[in-house]
Amino acid sequence: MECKKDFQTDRKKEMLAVHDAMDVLSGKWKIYIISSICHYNKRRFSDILEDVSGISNKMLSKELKELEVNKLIKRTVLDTQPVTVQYELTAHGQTLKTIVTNLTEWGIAHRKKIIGKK
Amino acid sequence: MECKKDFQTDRKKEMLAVHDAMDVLSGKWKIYIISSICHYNKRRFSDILEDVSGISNKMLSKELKELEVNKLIKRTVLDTQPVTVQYELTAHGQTLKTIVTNLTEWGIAHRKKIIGKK
DNA sequence: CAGTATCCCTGTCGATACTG
DNA sequence: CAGTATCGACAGGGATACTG
Repeated sequence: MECKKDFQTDRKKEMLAVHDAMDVLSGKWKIYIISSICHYNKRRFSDILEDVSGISNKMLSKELKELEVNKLIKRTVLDTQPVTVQYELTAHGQTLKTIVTNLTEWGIAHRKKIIGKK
Repeated sequence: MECKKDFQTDRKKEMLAVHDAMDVLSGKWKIYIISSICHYNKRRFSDILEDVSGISNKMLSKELKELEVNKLIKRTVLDTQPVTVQYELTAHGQTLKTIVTNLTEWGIAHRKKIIGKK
């Protein structure tokens, strides 16, 4: 990435785009929720609640809703008794995998750098 | 990225790493500050304050400090009257460019998907 | 200039209880 | 089961004033 040239145009667009991306991912539990659903392909509300240790039902509900609005996950109500709801990544949601991978790799390198080895 | 296999080991490490990365980047102004410094190579406090519209001196001071602790930027006090301070990206800070690029690209794609074209 | 200190308001989030 | 409703604590962050 070149950081110089066309400051006024390129940079402002870039800032907007980065902000959009961060908005989607920066919820306190978003990445953990995505990870849980991703791992199991399909996952139910109460199961995610257990996967993501520490999250409350209120937060899970809220963040799932946000992810759904952003078309990253698909919510399916199954006709069971009592009701069961399944969540899964959409095709668009799958594209997050790449950036999660990048974040992971950078995070590992960063940890080595800061905390020092291991 | 494969999301399945070695759930208990791989996934937990991954979550940790992603969390580390997000920690560094998720400050309200971090990316804007980095972008400003990156664009000019070296940049002074008051200049960044103007580049990043809306930020307060308190927040700028706080986030710069965090970036410095994480060894992403280098702070240099120049022996002028009155004092001048220059900030620049460290070699480690430069490695962020890749992930900022990824976030930017994903953000653009996401915006097209959600807001709909343009 | 480059910050610190203070005050205060707001949104966020946890705990808990309740509903279809 | 899969949420919603409500309350309250508390941290984030803005405005402003002050300091070396």
